[in-house]
Order: sequence, then C-alpha cells, then structure tokens
Amino acid sequence: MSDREAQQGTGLHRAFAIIRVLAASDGTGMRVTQIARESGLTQATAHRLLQALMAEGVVVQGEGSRLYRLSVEFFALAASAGNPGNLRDLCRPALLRLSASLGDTIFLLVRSGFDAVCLDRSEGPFPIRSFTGDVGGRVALGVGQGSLAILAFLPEAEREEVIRFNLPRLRDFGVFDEVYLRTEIARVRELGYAGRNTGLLPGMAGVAVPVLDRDGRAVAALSVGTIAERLSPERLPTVVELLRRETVAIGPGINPFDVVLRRPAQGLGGINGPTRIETSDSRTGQQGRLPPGAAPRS
Amino acid sequence: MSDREAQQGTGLHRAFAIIRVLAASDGTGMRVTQIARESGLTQATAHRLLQALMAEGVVVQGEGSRLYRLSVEFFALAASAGNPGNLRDLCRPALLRLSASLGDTIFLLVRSGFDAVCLDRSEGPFPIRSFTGDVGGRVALGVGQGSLAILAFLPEAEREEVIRFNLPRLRDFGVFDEVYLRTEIARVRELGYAGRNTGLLPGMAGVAVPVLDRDGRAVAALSVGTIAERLSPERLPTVVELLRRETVAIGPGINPFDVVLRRPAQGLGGINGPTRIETSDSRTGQQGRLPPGAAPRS
DNA sequence: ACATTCATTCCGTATATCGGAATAAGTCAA
DNA sequence: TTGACTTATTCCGATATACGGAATGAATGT
Repeated sequence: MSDREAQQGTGLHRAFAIIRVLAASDGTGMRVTQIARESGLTQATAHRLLQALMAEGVVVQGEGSRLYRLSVEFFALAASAGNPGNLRDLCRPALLRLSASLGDTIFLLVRSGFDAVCLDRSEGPFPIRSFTGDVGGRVALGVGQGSLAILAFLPEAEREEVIRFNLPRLRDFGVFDEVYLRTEIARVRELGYAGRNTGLLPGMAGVAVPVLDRDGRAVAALSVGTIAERLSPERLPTVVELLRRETVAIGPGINPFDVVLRRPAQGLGGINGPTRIETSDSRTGQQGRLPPGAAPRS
Repeated sequence: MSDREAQQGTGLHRAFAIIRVLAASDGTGMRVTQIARESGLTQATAHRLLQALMAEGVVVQGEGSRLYRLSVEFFALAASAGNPGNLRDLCRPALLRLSASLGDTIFLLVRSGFDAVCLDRSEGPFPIRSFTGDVGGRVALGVGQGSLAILAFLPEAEREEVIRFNLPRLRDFGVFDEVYLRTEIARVRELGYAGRNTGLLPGMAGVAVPVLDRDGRAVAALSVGTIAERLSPERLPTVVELLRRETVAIGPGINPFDVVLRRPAQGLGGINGPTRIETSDSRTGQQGRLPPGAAPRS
C-alpha cells in the first residue's frame, strides 16, 4: 500500500529481517513460528523466505527439519568480506607482532557508523575480557580505549555528531556526563593515545592508538587489552610506543575509503548487548523492532 | 522462465548474487557495471538491488558514491552468527589453553558441506601459513590435517560421497590418487588423529584431532599448525594428547545439529571460493587476492 | 486417545520487480 | 573549452513474484 518513504515491504528487507533475528539468537536454532513472531512476518511468509534462504545456502536447518539457523557458509561469506580497504590483511602482521612481543591480546577496531567493531584479534597468553570481545563485536564509539581512540581522532564535525548521538548510549556504561567525555577526548588527542584504566571492567585495562588515514582521520585503532597490573607506569610507555610504531606504518597503506556517517540504519544493528539504541529517526524512522504481534502493514 | 530446477529469478537470489560477487572482490569496492557484469544482472537491476542492500546496511559505498563494498555491519552480523550450536564459544577456551601451552597456532575447523571452514583461530608466537588461513577460509575436505581429520571420521556414507565429490578438487593440491587418499584416511581413523607433515606447504606441519558429536560423527577438528621442526617425534605425542583431551571435553557439550549434505550449490562462494593459500610473508602481510573467478592455482 | 501447537502447501490477488530505453553524470583526449 | 565516450541513475509499462488468509498435514503433549 503505497510508498511509505522507505521500502519495508520488499522481499529483501523481510529476508534480512529474518537473518537479523537468527543472528541475534544464540545459534541453537529457531522454529518458524518464533522467527515469524520476532521478525513481524506472517508464518507463511517466514516459511517461504526461509526456504529461499536455504536455497541460497544462508540458512540451514538441523535435526530432522525443525530448527533454523544461519549457516557456516554465511559466516564464511561475510568473513572474507567485511574488510574495508583490506584493512584486516594490512593489520594482521602488526597484530601478530604485537601480541607476540607484548604477550597481551591485541584488537583491531574499525569504525562503523556510531560504533566500533572488532575486526580482528590476536590473543596473548593473558586471558582478558573486553567490551567488544569477539571478532564482530560492537561497542558505541567512546566505550573502551580502542573505541575512544577512534572517536577522539575523527574530524571535528563527525566527532560532534557522534558525541551527540552516543551520549545517551554511553550513560549505560560509565557515569559519563558530557563534560567528562570531552575531557577524556581532549586528553586522548593530546597524548595521541587512549590509556588509563577506565575501571569499567574490574581489573582490566587497555591502551589504544588510532590508525589514521592519509587525511589524518581515524578509521581504526589498535588496542591492547590486558589486566591492570600489566599496564604499570613503567611498562605503559613501551607499549604505547610499540603500538604507535605499528599504526604509523599502517596508515599510509590504507586504501582510501570513507565510512559514511549513517544512523545505525535499520540494518544489521547492535545485536550485541547494550549497544542497541532506540531512537526513532525522523525520516527513515519507522521499522524499529516491531512490537511483538504487530502486523506489518500491507 | 519458470522451472529450471531451482528458482533463480527471485529477487533474493539476485541480491545474494551481488553479495557473493562483492565478497569475492578484494574489498576495494566495485562499480555498478562491474557488479552487473559479474553477477549476470542488468545494470538497472544491479543498481536497484544495490540501493536496497544499502538501505539494509549490507552494502556501503565509499568515495563520493562510486565504489560499492560490503559493510562492516554485514561482517559483524555474520560474525556473531555462524556459530553452529555455539561451537565457537564452546571451543574458545580450549583454543586459548592450547595456543598458550603449546605456543603454536590452533585452528578450529568445522565441516560445511564438502568443505572445512575455519571458524576460529588462536595464534601462538610461531608464525605459520595454513590452507584455511583466515577465519572464514575454506578448504576442500581432505586438504590439510584438520580437514582430513574431519573427513576421516564422517559416517561412512557421507565420507564416500565427499570423497567422490572432492577427488577432482584434491588433484589440484597434492598428487592425490584415490588409493592414497583412502590410505591416509584409514591411518587417521586408526590413530585417531591426522598428523604427519604432508609437505603441501614447505616447512609447515600440522596435527589435528576430530571433535566428535555424541553420535561419534566428526563435526569439527582442532588442529595445530606449526613449522615442521616443532613436530618432532618426541613432541608429537604430547601435542596429540593435549588436543585429544580438549576434544573429548568438547564433544559432549555440542548441541545436536547436523550439517546437511548438499552440493555446494549456487550457494555462497562455493567450491573454489576463498580457498586461498597464504603465500604472504608475515611481516609485509598483504596479498592473497586471486583474480575473481579464477580457480585456485595448483 | 484427543486437543493443541506448529509446519507446510494452496491459490487468487495485487504489488513489487524487471529490464529496455531515456536521461544524467562523470571521464578523457585534444 | 568542446565533444565523444563511458558509466550511473531514473522512468515506466508489463508481468512475473511475493503476499497472506485459510486449509491441510505433521508433531507434541496430556
């Protein structure tokens, strides 16, 4: 029924609604009904789309045709993909060198809209827990050292927009007020790295250095995640220096690409914990997660 | 147009054709024309679908609206997903323990159709090259130790089908004839692990132990990739024992799921997708791109 | 056994998709 | 600058496709 400004009746949109639902599930698999409910689709439609997705190899069902889940092939497809300007390949050697020489876990974070996403990771012998955690994990820009390092080195205009947009989201993490955040950012800009134990995760600490493209804008960050004791005042400068050395080597190799500043877009948004935000946007608005049981308009 | 075995006129199929094309590209981005050509779509259609995909957040375009590429969000979506029965989460601790105590790189491979896919990886200080390489990388079942370990412990019927299907593909790697392959498999079954330096990558060696589900079928494998010297006859038994210990601990925790045996079908990336062998030096990193559509070279 | 939930198939309707062709935008060589 | 060329985007009518209500079939539970 008519153009609602943006398309939400398209098959593609519905298909991805299903994919998103499945991605948000725990990987055990979901039944058609459940999927239909959570994606706001009819059972018939959900079923038909699931068949189509299976034909594409995106979805598989295990155990005598009951539960649907995303396929390993889908995983592999996207794994070889989300690699803006070959950044991951570019950084891999650096990650390996760093984790080997430091003995800590190294993260590669890239900016994606208002979030930072963990693109790669190389583990050291010291087990840690981080915000982004796994490869593919997301945090709002500003949460955690790596994320903060990126935010601090965005061009001013974008930085402001991100700050404005993210402030409400950040509240859920620390007791951030705007002044505090800006102070942090200022210090990061001055020092050239994001350090200091934020105390967000007890006993954990991190340092991060931004990776700047040829225009001096942050597109990524290398970050060390470790236990607080291992970032003593004596060791810290060494670590920072190592990180910085790698980042400056990486910078020039970056293929030009810009991350378009978009609202997290009804797209593949934060399946990850508290990162999810619910801001009804003016134009693209609509289509949040549909309240359970709400029928899609026709 | 109508029958034709499976539907290929559907919008969803076309959309994924584009995604596949983009995934196969080197991440620099592609123009509409190129995408249209390689996916076999009309320019108009390709363009429209790209718009739709952008609305979904799957595709972004950089640089003043010229080149399209897959978004980081798409990457994140699938990363948190392709995790059959939580296998990755289940295995992560084991990977960390192993790479920490052995000092070598540990891979988690899962079966996907006629391939093995690298689902996770934990690096040790010893740099290595492997067949699967990156997370998301694929190899035909039978190539490499991990892959071989899985193949060897499939139920007989499936094993036979895989062998039949894969033989031609294997030819490109070693000088495998069927007899040789079957001999290898027999030995793996007898020993309970896949070992021995296959000499496929000079100086490299690996050992792999299958992860069996409660029915005794191989669904995955833990594999060690290292340099040949580090798998001396004295050290090997230790390594195998450590691996085995972890795998038996993992097995029972596997959520029941079966990988349906399907032709790689028009599915994702399929057979000779990113079966790239990493030939890069770990310091200069980089490399890896095969020309789109080119078969993996011998 | 029955009752209930869930999965799958049917089918008429209408809507979203398709692609040829027109237009706009960008690229390159003089 | 101009002009020829390539590539990107928009239009639009025909029709193939997707839609979803409802019927059927398969599981599950008590």
